[in-house]
Amino acid sequence: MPESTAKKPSRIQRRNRRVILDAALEVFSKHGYRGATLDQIAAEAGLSKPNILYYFNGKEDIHVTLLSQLMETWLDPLVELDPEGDPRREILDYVERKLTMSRELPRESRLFANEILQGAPRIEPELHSHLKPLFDEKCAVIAGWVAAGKLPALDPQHLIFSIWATTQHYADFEAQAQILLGAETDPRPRAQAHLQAMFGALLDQPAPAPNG
Amino acid sequence: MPESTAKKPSRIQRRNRRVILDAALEVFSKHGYRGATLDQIAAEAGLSKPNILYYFNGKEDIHVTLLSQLMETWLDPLVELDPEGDPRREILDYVERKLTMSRELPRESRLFANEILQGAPRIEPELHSHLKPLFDEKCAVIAGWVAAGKLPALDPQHLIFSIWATTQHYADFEAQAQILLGAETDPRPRAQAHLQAMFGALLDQPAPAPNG
DNA sequence: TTGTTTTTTTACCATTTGGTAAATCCACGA
DNA sequence: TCGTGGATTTACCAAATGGTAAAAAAACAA
Repeated sequence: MPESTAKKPSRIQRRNRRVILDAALEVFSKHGYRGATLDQIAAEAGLSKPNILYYFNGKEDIHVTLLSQLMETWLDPLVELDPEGDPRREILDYVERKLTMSRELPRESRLFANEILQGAPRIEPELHSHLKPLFDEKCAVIAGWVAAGKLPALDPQHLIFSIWATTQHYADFEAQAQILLGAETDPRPRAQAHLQAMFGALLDQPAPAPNG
Repeated sequence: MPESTAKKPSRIQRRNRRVILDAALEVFSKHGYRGATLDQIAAEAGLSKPNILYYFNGKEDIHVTLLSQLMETWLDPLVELDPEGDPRREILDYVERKLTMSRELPRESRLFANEILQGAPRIEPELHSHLKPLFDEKCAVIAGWVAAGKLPALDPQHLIFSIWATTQHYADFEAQAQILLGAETDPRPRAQAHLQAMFGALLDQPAPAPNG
């Protein structure tokens, strides 16, 4: 069996672990951790349940592996926020990247939302070790821009929260949006325009006495 | 047994149904529908499991009852948005009411979020019959303000989505916010300032050629 | 008090579900 | 071709869970 101390995973191992994780993403994001069953994941993956458990130590192992692997992708748009770039451009581009991500990775968004909603019992360590440092770093960058008079006075922490909330909303609350807007077309093009206008307006406010 | 055709629920019935629904809110909002068990709800309510099932037809009945009863409270802040009031004041007050609600009713917020995340399987009818008409009505009100030149050009639907997303975020993603900001103090006072600034800036943009 | 109705408990049950043991299958290198 | 170790299946199991039947207990009306 593929031990934790294994050297080289075989081709079959790599393929099946990928297949299982993809199936698990589908099922976990749709039903949540408790709502998902190993049988569902097995069916989705086209493997038997004991075969799933040959590749992972259990349901929780699959879930944690998924969340951990996801973390990097998830933080990527924020990592790209460049302290050297134009503040307004950097933030508005970040909004756009996050919105794009909510369109292209809605399952991932819902998986995270589910986990956080439950109090982040399984991903909390990752949040402390990965998310928090990055968050603090980028908040400092934005605070620096404000201090330098390149942005109006604003709250970096809550600005980022607002960006997360508004962009992820279109993935996490998709069911509601479909009822309210109709299911035919993707609301994100108009969302993009709205969010650019909204955050643009916030960033355009008259700056309060630059520095001195 | 308390039939659906019952005339007058006794004092005991009213009390116990209330106790059960409150316990269910606690448990469902914490663990989601599938993650919650009747035993947990019974323990939280201080009743036995069969006794719970004496007052409700089953787990799903409790859940649906909770969501239905909640809907009214949930929509209240939007109902109060007054077409006759000052547009800017009305919208900013709505933001404040929603943020207050996320502080005072976080369990309700998470219960809803959970349900929507799963695709709204049990509350969908209510969304069509209650939420959608109200949403359309208030969107029309805001669109009217825009058409009358009382507000700059903006997208009413996505404006409301942004308000929902940013305010409910503080209840739904509380676990994340506590890790990033510290768990000691309520982030909502600063959130309030930020959101008022953000939506205020959006509503203050130069209006595009009022009407003619 | 007594008879009746409502409420609660005790003792179950069937199904689901995460997980395991062991046998079997199969890919692949010698 | 054959042997060996990795991969898969078959046949299970114990615990959890939603739910029920029926007896016991409480409440209440006469």
